[in-house]
Amino acid sequence: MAGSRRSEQAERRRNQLVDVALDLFSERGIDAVRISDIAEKAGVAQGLLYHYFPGKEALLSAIIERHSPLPLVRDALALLHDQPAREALNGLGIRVYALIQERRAIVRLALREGLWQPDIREIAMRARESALGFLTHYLQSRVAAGELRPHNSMVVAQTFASAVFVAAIAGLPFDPYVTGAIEVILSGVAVDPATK
Amino acid sequence: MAGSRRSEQAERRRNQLVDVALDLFSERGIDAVRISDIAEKAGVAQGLLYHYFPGKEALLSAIIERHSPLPLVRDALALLHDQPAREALNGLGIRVYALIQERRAIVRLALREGLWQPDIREIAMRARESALGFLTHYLQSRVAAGELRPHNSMVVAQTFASAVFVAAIAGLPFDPYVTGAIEVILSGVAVDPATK
Amino acid sequence: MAGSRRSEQAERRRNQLVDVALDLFSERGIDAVRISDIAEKAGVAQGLLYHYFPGKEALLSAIIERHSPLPLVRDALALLHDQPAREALNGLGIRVYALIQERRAIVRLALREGLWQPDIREIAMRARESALGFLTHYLQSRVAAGELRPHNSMVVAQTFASAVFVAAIAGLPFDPYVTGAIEVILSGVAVDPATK
Amino acid sequence: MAGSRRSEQAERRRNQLVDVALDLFSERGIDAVRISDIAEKAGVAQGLLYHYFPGKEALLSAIIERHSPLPLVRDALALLHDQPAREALNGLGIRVYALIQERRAIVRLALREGLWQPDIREIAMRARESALGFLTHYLQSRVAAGELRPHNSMVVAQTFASAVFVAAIAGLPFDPYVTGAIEVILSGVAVDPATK
DNA sequence: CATGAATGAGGGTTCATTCAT
DNA sequence: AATGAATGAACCCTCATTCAT
Repeated sequence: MAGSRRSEQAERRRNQLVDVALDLFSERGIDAVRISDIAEKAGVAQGLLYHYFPGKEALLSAIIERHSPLPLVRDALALLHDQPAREALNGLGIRVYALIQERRAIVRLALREGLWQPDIREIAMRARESALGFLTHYLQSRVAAGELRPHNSMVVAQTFASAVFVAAIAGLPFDPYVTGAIEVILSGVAVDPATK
Repeated sequence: MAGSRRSEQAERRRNQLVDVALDLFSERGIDAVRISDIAEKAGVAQGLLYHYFPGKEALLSAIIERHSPLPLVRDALALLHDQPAREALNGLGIRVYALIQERRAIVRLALREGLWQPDIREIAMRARESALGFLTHYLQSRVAAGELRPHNSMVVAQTFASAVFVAAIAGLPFDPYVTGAIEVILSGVAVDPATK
Repeated sequence: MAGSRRSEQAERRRNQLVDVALDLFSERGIDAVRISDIAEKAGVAQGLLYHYFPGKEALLSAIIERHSPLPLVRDALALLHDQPAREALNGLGIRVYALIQERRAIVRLALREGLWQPDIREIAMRARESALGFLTHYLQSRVAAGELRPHNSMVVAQTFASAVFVAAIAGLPFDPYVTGAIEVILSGVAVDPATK
Repeated sequence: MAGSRRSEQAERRRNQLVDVALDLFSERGIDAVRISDIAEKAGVAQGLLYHYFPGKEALLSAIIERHSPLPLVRDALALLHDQPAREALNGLGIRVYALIQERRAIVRLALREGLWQPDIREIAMRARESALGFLTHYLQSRVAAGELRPHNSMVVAQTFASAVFVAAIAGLPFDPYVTGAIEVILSGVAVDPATK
């Protein structure tokens, strides 16, 4: 496959540039990163970036395409079946928490730059709805199975998601913060069930 | 008191500039806002900003001084006494949720620009610890009062805080998202307390 | 009029920049002139140009507005009355020839950059038509007056205009080149009028 | 003759590149045409241009060498013998007019880029003198032959040339614009030869 | 207090040219 | 002969900041 050497190297270069850009963007914010910073960190001339991307903006699209964690979140949600709730929430929590940690850079970037831009916010809200929908559906199946009491599953799903996200983003350890949240969600803290 | 007229007007101008700057910074991000944008929106010439502030950075400090919600969060926490947990959490939730909504602009700004800068992150983490400390202490007093079961109060406090923050920031309605989270925290969703 | 000093100076600056730009554009061609060249020749910083004009392109519009010879050509044409043809053509020729010489710079610029761009060419062709229309009308009035033989006045007007333009642009002296052309147009060079 | 295959193809490629470059240069102006534009339109990679030409400038020389209409203008002038003036001027006019039309691209290019550069202008003026010299000489031969009245032949030649050039460049139809100009030159438009 | 002309460093982008394949 | 990745100098433009009025 000697013929593909050139294009392989080009592919590698492209990915390298995307990765370097993500690192810097997430560290300092897009505006604070100069094209020359990216080029320097990648060890190439500034001009080369424009061989691979029309401009700074296009780098962003490439970053999203390559590093978005959303598909993997969907995969994690698709694994929810009829396991008991504690196992399911734990497994989901671990996977999503780990995902956010691993893809810290793009998550940071998204919160920094995207979440406030109306169009991107729109996309994010739709992703949230879809994900919570999955989780809600699962919780209701556990009600039907007699494991959980009837409850507003959308709200519980949101509470769970908030706990996982904040913990992962703030760098709080999974145990006890997420495990504890799951525990609380399942059993509450009140002495008398009658508080309900 | 003709002498105070001048300083009164000056004070008003200063505040106006700070408010305008906060609005723009929070909407577009600090780097994307030009001094001339602020001046234009305030209806003054660019040069005038430099009579009131040494530069862009000083504007930020002035914004924080004038708009930081942290003192008010502390006030809300100081109100926690020995009311029943549901009342207390509800009252606290309402206050903090409302505070974040009202001060949307500076909160947005802080998440955008500050939270990722190590020094500001440091400050934020310390504020979190202090706030959670207060709440933890209150929860333990309710355990001592026999209202709540023994539990890891720091984790519960964090779970509660996550729910409030995410709801307020994402624009989810207080009811049912925060009220529901409180309910869940207090009573859980499992049918059999033995799930614990 | 002390109050207008500032704006007067601004006006002077603006005109200076336009004039300098015209000089350079016409000498070297628009693309070959760097903004810094204009600034340097005007003795100001590059940035100042953007205080007065949004960009290079806007400079062009300003140049045309300030230096277009077309209004003056119209004035010259409007002077044509019922003087004898030789006088009229001579007077018109002198005025237009002088105008092109004086405004050499913008004429050169127009030929260089504009004449080939379809939209500008359109404008030029319309200006030509209007001008030739005037001249044609005059020539026909001289036919009616019995001074000239019936002829295709549009063609004669074009022949006259070509002679004047080419002479002025190529830098050929008015006398004998334009005077001679007028002479030829009026009397021809054939020995026998029957050649016709 | 397998050996000439290579060089034949090379020759064809070279000519193709020159032709493509001329087209683009004349349409947009030299500075506005990128090497990559030429390569793209020719369907080859940018680098290939540097196998055939040292650089952009060399491309220009090649264009002139291949497309200059000057030799053909000389040929047309060389055809002037002792035909009657109307025939001669008509024939010459037709040939030169057609030549300019056919080679529109390089003529446009020359007017755009070259005519204002002192060295090229020099060359053009010398070409003009030589051409007008020929024509002047012919006209004087017609005076000697008794067909034309004594006159300043250089001026008449210039008037004729101006009419032909302007018509061809402006896209005015040969008939009546050039035919009419010849008519006028030969017979004039004044009623009374005494106007002379 | 207020203006806005003026500065100049620095960023994004373009593009002729080189060179390894 | 042909490719296209890679270079780097230069250019246009932005914008925080200064300062004369």
